[in-house]
Amino acid sequence: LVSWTAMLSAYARNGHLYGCKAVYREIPEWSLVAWNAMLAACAKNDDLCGAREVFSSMEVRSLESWTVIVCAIADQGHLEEARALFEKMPECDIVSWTAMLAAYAQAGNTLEAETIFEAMPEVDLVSWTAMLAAYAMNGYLSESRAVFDSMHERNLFSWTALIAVYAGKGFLEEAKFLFDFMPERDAVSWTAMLSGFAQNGHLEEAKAMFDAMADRHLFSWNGLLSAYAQNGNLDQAKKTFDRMHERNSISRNSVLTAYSQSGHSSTAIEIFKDLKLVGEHPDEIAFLCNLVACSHAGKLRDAGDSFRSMVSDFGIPARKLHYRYLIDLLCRSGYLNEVEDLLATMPFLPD
RNA sequence: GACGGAGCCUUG
Repeated sequence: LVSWTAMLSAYARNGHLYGCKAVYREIPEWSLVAWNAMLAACAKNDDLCGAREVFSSMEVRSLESWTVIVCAIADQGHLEEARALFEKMPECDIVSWTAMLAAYAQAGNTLEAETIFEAMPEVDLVSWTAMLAAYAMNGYLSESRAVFDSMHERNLFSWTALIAVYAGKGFLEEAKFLFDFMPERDAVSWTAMLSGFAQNGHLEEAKAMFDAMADRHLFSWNGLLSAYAQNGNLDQAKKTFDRMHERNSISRNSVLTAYSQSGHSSTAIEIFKDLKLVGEHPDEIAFLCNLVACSHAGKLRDAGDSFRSMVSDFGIPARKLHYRYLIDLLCRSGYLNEVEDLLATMPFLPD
């Protein structure tokens, strides 16, 4: 039973939902922990429906089960529903409180994150770091620093979060100082520093970070790739992409972004087509790049087709930016009636 | 011995 459950978790960690499903069919005996693992597997793969099914079919639930489902619901953007469920939990602990705090932070509601943090009966290193990250991801530099300074202990997560917010705000020297000063570094902190340099246009130093890394993960390669992509170095971006041993949607989107934003529209459109040919599912960002490219190239028909295909074939809801690029193109092409229709039917307020 | 919360990489 324990090894079956461990297999389930292992598949979940690697994002292999089909592996989970296989175990699901063959597992001889179910336990609460096994159900929780299944639940976590769905959540990790953004399968909210599956998670809901598992959760409601469970006859016994633990704190873990509740926390996973609350996180899964919040992750899919249903913050209010997550909160409602959170309120209904038979009991809460430091983990579920922290999860809720992080959910609000993710949604940009720093105030509510603060409220939760202050209301928590007890906090630990993870909750402190979550609060630090809440400030960091919403651009509150001095508040991040204040949290960091008042922490009794710190770990890689807290150091890296602080470095990232300094670098993101353009305080590169501070960031580098912290990076050099932190007691230990891992692949994530190295990559954070790399992108810090990249965000501020320091390509050489970004590359130097990459070269100096002890171990390079997929996300480190992605960091280097996007460093080139963001700075318009298409050749190096392409070279890096080709040199990668493993790629994911972030790698592909980075290349796509590089071409579409630099005005190489036809190349971007080609890449997007290849994406679909190879069977890689384009996500909302890939579609956005394609829209940008079509818009730039004046390909009204293709832009419209792409927009519709995204929604109906791929089930990806159109976001504000998708509308914006399509509308921009329609305006420039003189289709003002179509623009009126779009504005009237889109699920956003026009801005 | 197996399950839940925090940092990094693509669009904003």
